Amino acid sequence: MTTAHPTPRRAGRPPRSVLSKERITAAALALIAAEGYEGLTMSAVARRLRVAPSALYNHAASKQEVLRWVQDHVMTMVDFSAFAVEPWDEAVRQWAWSYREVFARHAPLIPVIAVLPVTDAAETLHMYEEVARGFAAAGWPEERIVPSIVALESFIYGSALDVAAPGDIFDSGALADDFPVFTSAVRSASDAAGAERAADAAFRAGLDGMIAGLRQQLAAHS
Amino acid sequence: MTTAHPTPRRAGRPPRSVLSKERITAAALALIAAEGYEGLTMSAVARRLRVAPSALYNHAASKQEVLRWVQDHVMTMVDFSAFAVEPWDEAVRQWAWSYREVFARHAPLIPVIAVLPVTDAAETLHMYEEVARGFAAAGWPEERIVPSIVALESFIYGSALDVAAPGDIFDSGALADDFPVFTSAVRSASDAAGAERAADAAFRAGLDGMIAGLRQQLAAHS
DNA sequence: CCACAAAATGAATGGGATTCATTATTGTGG
DNA sequence: CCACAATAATGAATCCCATTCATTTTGTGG
Repeated sequence: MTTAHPTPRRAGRPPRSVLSKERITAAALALIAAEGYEGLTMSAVARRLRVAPSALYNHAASKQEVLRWVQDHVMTMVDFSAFAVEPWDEAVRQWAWSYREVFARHAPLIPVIAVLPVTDAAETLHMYEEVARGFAAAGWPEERIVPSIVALESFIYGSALDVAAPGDIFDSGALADDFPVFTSAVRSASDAAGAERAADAAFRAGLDGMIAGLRQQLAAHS
Repeated sequence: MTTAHPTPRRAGRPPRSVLSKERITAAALALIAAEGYEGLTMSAVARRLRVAPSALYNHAASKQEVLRWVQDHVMTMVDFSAFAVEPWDEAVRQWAWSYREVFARHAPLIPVIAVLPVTDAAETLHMYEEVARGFAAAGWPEERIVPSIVALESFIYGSALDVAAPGDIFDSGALADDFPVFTSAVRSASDAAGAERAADAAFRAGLDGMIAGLRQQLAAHS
């Protein structure tokens, strides 16, 4: 802890550069870890770097661009190592669980990613490369690889958003009597889930289903 | 077209109420249709209703609440009628395609929905009730209904976000040479897709897979 | 050595959502 | 029937945010 200098730097280019893509990304990630995405403002990032907010714009064109850097870094936290050693089903399963867990903690990135071209996102491409390689090794015809990955990813992103949902999201409240079948099914599911979180049960069911279904499509066409 | 009165109303409660949940929702939807979600600001909604922005807060606690109203209305556009007449597989398929299409046009709602308790969202509950009824009629054990619906919904939301993505989202650009397997798979998929949009191909593959996989799980447990 | 690019500061700018004091009207309990 | 609370507007103000701009300083390539 150094004593708080409000900003001990004159205007003008500093002798040694204070900012860089890497340092901005690191500061943004630290901020997210400490205060979540609500706390992620350009001012807050700048404060953390002991810099004026406007200085950031010499390196990033916009907050969106900072988010892209963050996104690409977050991708490195996804574990896709199983593709190198496990059979396809198991590798997909491990990758998907890891992917979902990472993005559940970074849910606000999801709408950003969806619209984000992958160009220049080296880490993201790295993951896709390994996953595609795993599919190819398992005998998938080349033209079916990308659609299958996209389908799995769509499910993963949707499920990551679901993790963030409150536990009582399906509480029909005062209207319960008007929707008896659904209300009863909600109760029944939460009773059956036991310790497992509802979101986890749904993810497992959907993932196992999709893996089985995709494999079946593969078998049908080969 | 009436001539533009800037705001021909004195302060104080008006003789007949100008605002209501319904009119605010309608104005918000009209605005979204005209200008998209970027244009959806409290000021813009107010302008459309010829009212001061602050007046909205006598009816809605926040913009979030307005979004919840919009969300519940948008749900009425999802077609779940097939559950009453078609066999389960086909009903799910029709419902899912409709659901995705509607929310592809309302993608910014998706992050909102995910965290949103369904309480007081009558239209949303109405849909769930019918869908749950369809599952029950097809012989699903009660405790597996909600997880299966959640899994399908997660996939649908993720896929709706994917629809909004630019066509060249997977263009690896200058880095292409470093990721040959993936780059080749992307090209191969886009060649094979023909007229069909990439997002549609992925959705079809994933949906058919998940339906088959869920049905298989059902058979295994019954 | 000098012109120009790069990288800081600090002071706007222009939106946003939301709050508050104020005012006018409505409906209601005594 | 009437005081009065609740309701529902206005308009001004607040606070936050992202982003821009003029300015200053420093590093660097020709």
